[in-house]
Amino acid sequence: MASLSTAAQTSATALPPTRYDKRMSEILAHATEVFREKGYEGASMRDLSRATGMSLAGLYYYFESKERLLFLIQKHTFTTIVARLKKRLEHVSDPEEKIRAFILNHLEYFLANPAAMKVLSHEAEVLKSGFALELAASKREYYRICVALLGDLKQEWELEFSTRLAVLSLFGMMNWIYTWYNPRIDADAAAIAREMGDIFLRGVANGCKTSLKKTDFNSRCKESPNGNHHAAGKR
Amino acid sequence: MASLSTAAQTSATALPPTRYDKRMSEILAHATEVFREKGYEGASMRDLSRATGMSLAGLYYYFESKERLLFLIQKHTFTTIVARLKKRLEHVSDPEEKIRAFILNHLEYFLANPAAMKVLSHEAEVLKSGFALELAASKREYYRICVALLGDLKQEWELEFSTRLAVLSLFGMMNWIYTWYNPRIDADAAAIAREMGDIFLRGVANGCKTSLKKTDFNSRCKESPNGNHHAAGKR
DNA sequence: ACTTGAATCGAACGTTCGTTCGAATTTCTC
DNA sequence: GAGAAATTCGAACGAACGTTCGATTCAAGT
Repeated sequence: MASLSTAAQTSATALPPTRYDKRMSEILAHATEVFREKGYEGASMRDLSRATGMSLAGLYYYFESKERLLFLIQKHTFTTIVARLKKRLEHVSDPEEKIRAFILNHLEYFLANPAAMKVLSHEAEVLKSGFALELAASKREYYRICVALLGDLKQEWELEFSTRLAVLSLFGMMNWIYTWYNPRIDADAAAIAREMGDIFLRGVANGCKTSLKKTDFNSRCKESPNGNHHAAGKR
Repeated sequence: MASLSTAAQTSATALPPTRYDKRMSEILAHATEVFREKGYEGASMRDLSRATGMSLAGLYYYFESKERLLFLIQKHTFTTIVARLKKRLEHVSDPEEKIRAFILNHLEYFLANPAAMKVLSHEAEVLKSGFALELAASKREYYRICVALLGDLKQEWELEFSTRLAVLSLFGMMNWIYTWYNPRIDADAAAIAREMGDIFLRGVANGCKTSLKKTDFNSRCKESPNGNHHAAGKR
């Protein structure tokens, strides 16, 4: 039978990984890559068998179904990114920096694990009720954290906007990256996080109430012609 | 055989729609809905047969393959949204208003045709080389239009930022909407377009070079406490 | 009414799908 | 190195897949 420690074990119960655990992780990694390439429905168990070098029947020693395999991938990915985020936020107190940390955490993990994050983003609807419910909890927690961070910013900066729309717009900006990111063209996670952070934070900060009236904006900006827009946002 | 006018006929060759054309459109509409619900790979020809009320073999009188069916849906959707955009942009000259028109056009069509837009966004990678190439051209044209609009804004407002990242962030904000929009909770297309436009345009406008340094920003904003942030962006 | 081509259908094709099972093999324990 | 437990496998299951084909029904012109 399987060992007591599951593959998606939290760092709290850090038993030494058993042989079973290691093999499990290998299979999960290969499956993640296959799901990224062909999609969950488009990938067959025979594709996974080929990618892992394990027989078709052998896979079922680790997973009772293809659906549970997808669930484990998504659950593990979500758990990891939330855990990293919480650890990261401990060392930050400023609301703006917290949101920047959120964005950086998301994009760093996204670009370091593009396959897992694409599977998480793109196959978000395929799991059936049982699996879907458990995953929805993780998703909700992650969403709530971002809402709370933005709420703090709203209060500190005395802003007014729809938190829901702002958070979902931010997720859209970040998650859409799997459709276009090219490591040979695009900057690294830190740079993209900075630029997206600039766009989002400036966008959400409705400070100067005339800032979007074109004429006012233009005349105001003529007085202080813009320099390197990176200088201000540098951490 | 099929009539001369194809189902995805452009408005230029506006022949009266034949019986064949009308039936074709019906099938396309039903298929779009099924693809939205179950995904392209997850939907079977038997699902489409059930949804359209037509026999399995009957469908193949209109489409030579399931893949071509998806292609026709995506091609028609893209063609329509680009055509609407071009017509809309004719009546606008101001760069900011042009981008707002772009966003409004995209979101209006998105929320009026959520199934088609989800299929366009979510099944963007499944078509094979032949179909994929033709669709990539439409995609590229749409992307280029947005790049050009943003280029104009950059020039008029004397801004500096990565156009590629800004455009792709905007697409992310807009296209992600299919994962969360709920007509019972969320505002209509015009309101969301306004809010997203505010976020994006303010975000991209790096006018006041100190705008994101928290201390400076805060002190600057204390002088003119923010009012209704919608007032400025009203069309 | 009869002909003709367009439109639709039932039934089946061969293939691939996810999953199972008992046997074989490997690994671990003593 | 023998025995037990953990792991892997070949072979097959029934179901569902996309697609085809010959026959049938429908709509329109004469």
